[in-house]
Amino acid sequence: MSRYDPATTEAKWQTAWDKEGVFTARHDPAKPKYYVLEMFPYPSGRIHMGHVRNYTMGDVVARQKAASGFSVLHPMGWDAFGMPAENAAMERGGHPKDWTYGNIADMRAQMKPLGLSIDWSREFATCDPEYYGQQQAMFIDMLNAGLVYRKSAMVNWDPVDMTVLANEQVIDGKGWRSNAPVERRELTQWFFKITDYADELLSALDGLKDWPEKVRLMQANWIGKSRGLEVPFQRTDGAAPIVCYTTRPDTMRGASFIAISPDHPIAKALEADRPDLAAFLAECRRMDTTEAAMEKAEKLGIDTGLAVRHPVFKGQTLPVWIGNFVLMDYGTGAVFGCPAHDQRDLDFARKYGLPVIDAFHMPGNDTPVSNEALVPLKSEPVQYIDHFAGLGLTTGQDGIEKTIDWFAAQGLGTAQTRFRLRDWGISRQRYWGCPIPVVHCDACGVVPESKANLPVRLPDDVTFDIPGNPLDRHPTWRDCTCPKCGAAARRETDTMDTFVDSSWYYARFTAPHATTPTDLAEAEYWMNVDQYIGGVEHAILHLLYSRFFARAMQKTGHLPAKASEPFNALFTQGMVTHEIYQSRDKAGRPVYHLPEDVLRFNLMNEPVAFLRTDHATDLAEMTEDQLAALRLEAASTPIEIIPSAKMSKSKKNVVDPMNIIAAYGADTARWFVMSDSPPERDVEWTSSGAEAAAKHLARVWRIADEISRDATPANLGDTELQRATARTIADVTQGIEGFAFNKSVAALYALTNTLSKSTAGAVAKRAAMKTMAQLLQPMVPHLAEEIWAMLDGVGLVSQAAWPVADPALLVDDTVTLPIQINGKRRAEISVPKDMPAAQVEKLVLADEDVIRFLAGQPVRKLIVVPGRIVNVVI
RNA sequence: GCCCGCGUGGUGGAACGGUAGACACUGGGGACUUAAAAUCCCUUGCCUCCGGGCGUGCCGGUUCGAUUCCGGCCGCGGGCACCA
Repeated sequence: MSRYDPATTEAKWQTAWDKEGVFTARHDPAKPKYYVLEMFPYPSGRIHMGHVRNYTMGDVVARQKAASGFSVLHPMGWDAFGMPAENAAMERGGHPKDWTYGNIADMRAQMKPLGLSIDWSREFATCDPEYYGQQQAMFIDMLNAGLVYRKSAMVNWDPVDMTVLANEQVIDGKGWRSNAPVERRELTQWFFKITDYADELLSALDGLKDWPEKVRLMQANWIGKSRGLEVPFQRTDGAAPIVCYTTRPDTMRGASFIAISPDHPIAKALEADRPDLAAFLAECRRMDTTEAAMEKAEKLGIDTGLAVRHPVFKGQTLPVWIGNFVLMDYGTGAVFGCPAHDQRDLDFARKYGLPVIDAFHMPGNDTPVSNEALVPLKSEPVQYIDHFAGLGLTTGQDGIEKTIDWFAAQGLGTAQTRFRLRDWGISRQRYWGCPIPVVHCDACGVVPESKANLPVRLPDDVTFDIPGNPLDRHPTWRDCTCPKCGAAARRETDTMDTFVDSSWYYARFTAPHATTPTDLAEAEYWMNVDQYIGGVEHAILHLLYSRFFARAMQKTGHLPAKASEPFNALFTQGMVTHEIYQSRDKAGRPVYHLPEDVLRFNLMNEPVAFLRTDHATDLAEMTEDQLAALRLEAASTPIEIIPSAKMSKSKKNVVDPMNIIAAYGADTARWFVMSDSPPERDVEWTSSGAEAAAKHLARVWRIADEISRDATPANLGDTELQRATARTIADVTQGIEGFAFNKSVAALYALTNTLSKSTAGAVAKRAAMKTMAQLLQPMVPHLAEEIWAMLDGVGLVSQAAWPVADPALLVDDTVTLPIQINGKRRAEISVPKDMPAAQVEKLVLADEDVIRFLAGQPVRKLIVVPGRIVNVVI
């Protein structure tokens, strides 16, 4: 064999690994453990380059840790419930179950050729009854522990599809499928009490040192802790006071009205007697709640006719309005308006003729507020008017603190800490999800299903030809007996949000076949996940839910004390992007072209592209004139190249990993996605880069092949090669441990170049190449095994111990010192590593280049940084 | 609006405050070939009067020395947002 053949080689080594059970995770108390996890995929049916990058990163870490003496757990599973399966059933017929398990089989078959060091014996899908049954058991435990409750909540209701929609599924106020205007409807839903842990989920972020700062910040903002004041406003009619929440009590002097939410009980109470008000509330309910719509939506209000007394200035009354901008589920659903210091309140006041009262001025400028609200930074000092709440000249921050204390001391209000975080609503009116294991009994009310009856299985005989939840209209599935009294009862037909499924799968992997949700002994050994890797798009929801779930599982006895934070270290990787090839049709609309339909190359460093069908594809055969003509054509009717775009079917810029594996092998795909770009950043897939990666791997193989037949005795350059190898061990190790795989790759390129030029003897070269095989193993394991075997390595390189650099080889005896004159590099000298500074100075001043540059000028200062640099200041 | 992050050759990117551009892609030139493929070698920041000069978004500061630290701009990207 004179050429490296990935197809046969890769299959050969995968079989060898399987036979040896190399990647089976072993609970070995004598060894330290390491748990590597990549966010598990949704079984769409096809793997994409993003998967390849994600899993290769995890694989590099897993393989390097295994070689370094850890007992490694590196599992894989499927986040298998969710709407796409139902949509497929609706569009194409068939059953969501068949679609899903078919996709899983397809994707597994696509993943296996990648040669990932995964323990496939632990694989599961969240739609397996063995999995969701355990999830139901935990749900019941959490219900009993007070972590789950039912309440009525406003939801997005699609009247045509007859289902609740998530906010993301409401587009321009319409259902994404039905295109029907979405209604706001009040429904009774199941909730997880994540807010019980709001404070802890926030404060524990500080301990997550190995999480990206960005993600911790995003979570902190999402939880959104704020300190403020709750103030009751007494009603003039003597009814119960309206309680407002504010984070700016220092502006209370400027309060000129109260605004309550359309969903506020007071608003609802008035509805019956006030047709105009009822109409207004109906309008509010119809309102679109999407972000964009709210931005545009006008701030509307209606006067209730009620009035309250100002808590401090008792003689002063404030009108009570209903405002469409007041949210019922944040604070108390009622706010006071301070038009002088809030732009929205000012607009509202101007619109409805409400007074504008200043609470403070900027020091030295007491012009009253007119068209623009005065909203200085909280750190800026302001002059409070009339010593309201005892305030004078101070910052807003200080003013807020003092006012809270003042109100509390006067008994006019209570200090309150509020969170933006809401409880997690998990009810979904869908079929393809985990059934909520409760029954509704006329006598006993809502009763959890008996654990003996778990799993509550999804029925198979369902149809999707009618909108709505098939479980709801199933003739028999709903019928059951009450676990408490034995009477006939109805099963809950809502299923759980699929985010529940992915909130504990990491724990299930530690004991995937246990008959309880977890096995505490296994969890004690394997938890927590040491390295979690996935996309930054999950920075908030999935990761926050998982952090909550770990705590809830602890409370219900399903996880040991050590596992309150499930993921010790988190890495968020960037996307794999690809150019888009775009032209325009006669109407000027963009038309996209598949990479394989486009001939793309660089002419004098300028990228150009045209449709392959238009021309002969062989550039090399073209004359200069033809090339020039081509260039002209590209300039006049160009296919525009849009770089670094997210791969998407509609833009036709998706590169299928299967095509790459077929053409070059898995190692090439793995090598490419680890090269060049830092893992946290996006990497652009280029065909030239992929080809180059394949060429490089073939080159390494060729060099190894030559070395295997080399017989040169000990020779010049042996030591140098050893030094280079030691350097590479250090660099590659550092790269992997620091999640800078691109630097590890660069170091391996450098060693290849050194080795190919080396004049060293066969023994030294063989040793260097074997070390290289070990260092290549995490990234390109098949090639590494092949080289290892070629050079008579013992056993499998995947099971060989990670090489350690000899420290003596890492330090050079002589160093090249650059000499700067006034900070600019002018010369260099070569000196023994530990030459005393005084001696270096003498050499520097005697250097002919230095003398020439000094031109006789006196040296004012001479800085010698031993082993690094010399700077001469004149 | 609020909160983050990032700006380095034609491109992706390297660089404990110490030789800016490692490594790679692209491009240019050459060798070997009847020819091609494959492979190998040289070259590739800009300007240059070939001495050197200029260069890490822009302006300033700290330092013997700044891509790196500080301040202010400009540009790009991300997250959150009727949150009271």
